[in-house]
Amino acid sequence: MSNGISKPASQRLIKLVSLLEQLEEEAKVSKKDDIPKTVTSSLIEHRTGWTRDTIRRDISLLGVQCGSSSGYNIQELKEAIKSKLFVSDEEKKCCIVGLGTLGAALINFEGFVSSTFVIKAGFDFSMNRTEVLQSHFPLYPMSMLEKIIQREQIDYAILAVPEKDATKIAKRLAECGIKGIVNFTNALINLQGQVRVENISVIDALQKVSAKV
Amino acid sequence: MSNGISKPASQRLIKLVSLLEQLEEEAKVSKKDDIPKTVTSSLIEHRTGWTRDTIRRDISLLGVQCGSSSGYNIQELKEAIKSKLFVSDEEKKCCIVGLGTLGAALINFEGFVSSTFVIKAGFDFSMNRTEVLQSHFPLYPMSMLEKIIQREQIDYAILAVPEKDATKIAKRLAECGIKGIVNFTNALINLQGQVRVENISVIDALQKVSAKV
DNA sequence: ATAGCATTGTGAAAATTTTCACAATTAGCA
DNA sequence: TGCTAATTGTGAAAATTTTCACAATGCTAT
Repeated sequence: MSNGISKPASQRLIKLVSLLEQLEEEAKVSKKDDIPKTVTSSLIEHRTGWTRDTIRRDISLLGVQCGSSSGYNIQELKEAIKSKLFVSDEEKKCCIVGLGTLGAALINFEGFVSSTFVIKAGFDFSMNRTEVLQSHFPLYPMSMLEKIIQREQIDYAILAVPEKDATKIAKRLAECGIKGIVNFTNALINLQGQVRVENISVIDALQKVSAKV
Repeated sequence: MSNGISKPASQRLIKLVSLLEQLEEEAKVSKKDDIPKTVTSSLIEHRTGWTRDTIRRDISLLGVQCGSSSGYNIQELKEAIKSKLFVSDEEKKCCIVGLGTLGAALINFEGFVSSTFVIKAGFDFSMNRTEVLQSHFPLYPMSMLEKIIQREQIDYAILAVPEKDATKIAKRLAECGIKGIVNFTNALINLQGQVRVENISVIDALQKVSAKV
């Protein structure tokens, strides 16, 4: 890793940002006064299951001192992780590809609003589908995929097409300059390094939690 | 790991089953004759990005010889992985907890049909929601969570409640005997080992594909 | 039948990641 | 101000995971 942070460490740190935000939120909700400014590695261990040692090591990889005898300053820690790992604080343009049950649900997904990711377009094979669905961003037929992505300078795609079409569409996305794909289908997608892919399949996750250990 | 398979290996093998099924499907679709019976570690490397060496090592951890000079027999390999890692081939009972946009979309999610996971119940805080949604399994108010899970002997839960409720509901699920949770919220859930949790958050995945490396 | 080729399976080495253990630092307090 | 307790930050050790390298095996074609 060119920033000196290993992949496992990097994934934990990314998740840690969510946890820090969650902690701030919880504090705000429960008692307005006494908002904690710091968080210790032990607390993080308790909330995540990662060991204190691993957490301290991960944070030290950031190369900035942001802790003291009362723990890590939440704001500083969050900023340190963001500036080292997050590409920017500005809006990052995304599109939803495939508007079946899952893709259509993501149109109104509440989780995006508090994030820096903004959906700029949706695509589906069926014209009917793109016309009937309600959305605050435009929906297009799949044939316009390349044109719109390039015109709107969309960087990331959420792939929710039927499993059988997944590989083909993923290739088209790679070819028109998409930088990252979040793959909701159960199809395994690999674009030999051109594009980053995160496979998040419900079935796969269910297999993992139910697998023998 | 008590079956001698490390966690990374185990996760790859689970995903490999999907790939094998995908390969069979592709073969069936493209040309009826000439369905390949075998798969080589090189082909798997090409489709997944994992190295041949890692794949061969993973498979050898299964402790059964299922390859030869023309590669691995797909059927045997699939069976070997399933019998070593999958808890059973029988139906595994699940429920959807939280029927907002995302939870509701999962009601009709096509991906379940070809899997061994069967949704037996859905839950939501809003009575209105449980009454208005169409579903081929019963929907209940959140107050009946414990009762139904125990009565129907449901083992796995898909958590899709609003982020702020996620931790609390996850604890309730743990207390009533759920074995595994697939967490769709961006909240980080940890139940110190009582229950297996897979966190699959869209935002998190977008952060990962967009993160600096 | 046999030569030749492709592929597996696996010890051993290398690389990576986690854990240990403790000095250094800092906050809180009498 | 100086003592105490808590916590970080990090070399070094341990554990885990991946890669290397090659003998063994079994298919295919002649």
